[in-house]
Amino acid sequence: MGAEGGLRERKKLQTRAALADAALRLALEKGPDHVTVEEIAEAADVSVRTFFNYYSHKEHAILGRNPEHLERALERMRSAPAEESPLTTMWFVVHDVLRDLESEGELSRRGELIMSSPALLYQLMLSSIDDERQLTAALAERLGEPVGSTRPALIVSAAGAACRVAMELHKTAPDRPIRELVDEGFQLLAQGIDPAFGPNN
Amino acid sequence: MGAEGGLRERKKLQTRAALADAALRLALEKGPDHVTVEEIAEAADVSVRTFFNYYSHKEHAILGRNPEHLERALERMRSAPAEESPLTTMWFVVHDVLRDLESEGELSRRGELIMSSPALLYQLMLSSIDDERQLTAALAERLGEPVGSTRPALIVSAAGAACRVAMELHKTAPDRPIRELVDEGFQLLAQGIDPAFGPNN
DNA sequence: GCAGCTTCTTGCACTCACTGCAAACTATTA
DNA sequence: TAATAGTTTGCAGTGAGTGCAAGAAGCTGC
Repeated sequence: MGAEGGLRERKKLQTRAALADAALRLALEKGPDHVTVEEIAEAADVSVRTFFNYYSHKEHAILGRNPEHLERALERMRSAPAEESPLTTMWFVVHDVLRDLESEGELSRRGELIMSSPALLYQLMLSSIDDERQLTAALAERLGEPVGSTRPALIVSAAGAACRVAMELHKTAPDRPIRELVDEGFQLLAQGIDPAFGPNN
Repeated sequence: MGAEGGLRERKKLQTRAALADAALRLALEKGPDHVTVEEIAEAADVSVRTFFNYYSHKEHAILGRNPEHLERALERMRSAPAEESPLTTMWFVVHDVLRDLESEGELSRRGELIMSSPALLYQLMLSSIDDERQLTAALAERLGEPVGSTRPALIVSAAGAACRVAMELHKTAPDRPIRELVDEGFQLLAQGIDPAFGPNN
């Protein structure tokens, strides 16, 4: 892991990580709604005010969101081979993130935690929505479609839905790995969720 | 409109409506982030504490969420003819809600407001998630599928995604009516969002 | 019409999230 | 080592949201 820059940079990264760690640990221990920012800050040995210099919301710290993920996703999207179908690109993007989270060994626990707490889910959605907008824009450009067209937006958004469904189902059936559930969802989306659809038959 | 029950009942409905109205009006006027509960309560001529007796979150009042919608949706889902395909049922459910919102004459303004405010969008999603769970359960039962299966959950969730995409697109292109955008999304979901999908080709 | 019950409203005190500001502190750079 | 630029912190303040207990108001039986 590249420890670039001077002491200052390193300290910032350290503090950020310490806050995220403490936040996740405490949230797992006491339930996300019963952790206060004060506790998190104390556990990370900084002041409350400093906490807010790093994370604007309590939930951000617990989610420990890595901005790098979005960056990589956008990059992957832009550099995808021309013949790769859009949902396939999304699939790679999603699995890339999953790989990262898994290697941190917290995919499952964190996923469960997220799905169990409205506030967390909500914050995750917040960032998802922002991400979705950017991913949609990137995908639309890649497909050469106008900004207002439905398909790219729907592909991104439906892929997000598939991920959320996968997490939710994994929570109730932990024996089915998330990847498998995600793949199933993507497969369904790809081929059509309901070929018999026809409200005006 | 049936004014059931005694004075008490009516007053409660009145207060609830007054709060929702004031909340929406003020949110449209000053932007949702610059309205305080105090103002809303004052405009509705009740105390702040009373506000919270009706809505547990400020955003709920602005969304003015009608619990009746979910009820009707579940009812529609349960009583759907056996041969109606699942996404078609969702379509009717969605259009039923749209009709209601339209008749209140606020679909567009409220939709725009919601899409423009993270806090509102999150609250909407939160309630959506709750709704989605119930709708998913109902749909799974109707399809005779086990609770943990992917398809019903994905159908409900993807339909929600289509609605959100429709609102988002409508915001940037107000000339395209929401219904039309919703239909386009449903059509795509039904037939398959990406027939060429195949990460393991 | 009133006593007694239930339900709704309100004020109050409190916790907690979050923000702006200015002072103190610390790495960096010349 | 002195100037500078970035970081941390305390403090004061706003606003959301909750629990509690007292009072107001609708309801019910007489």
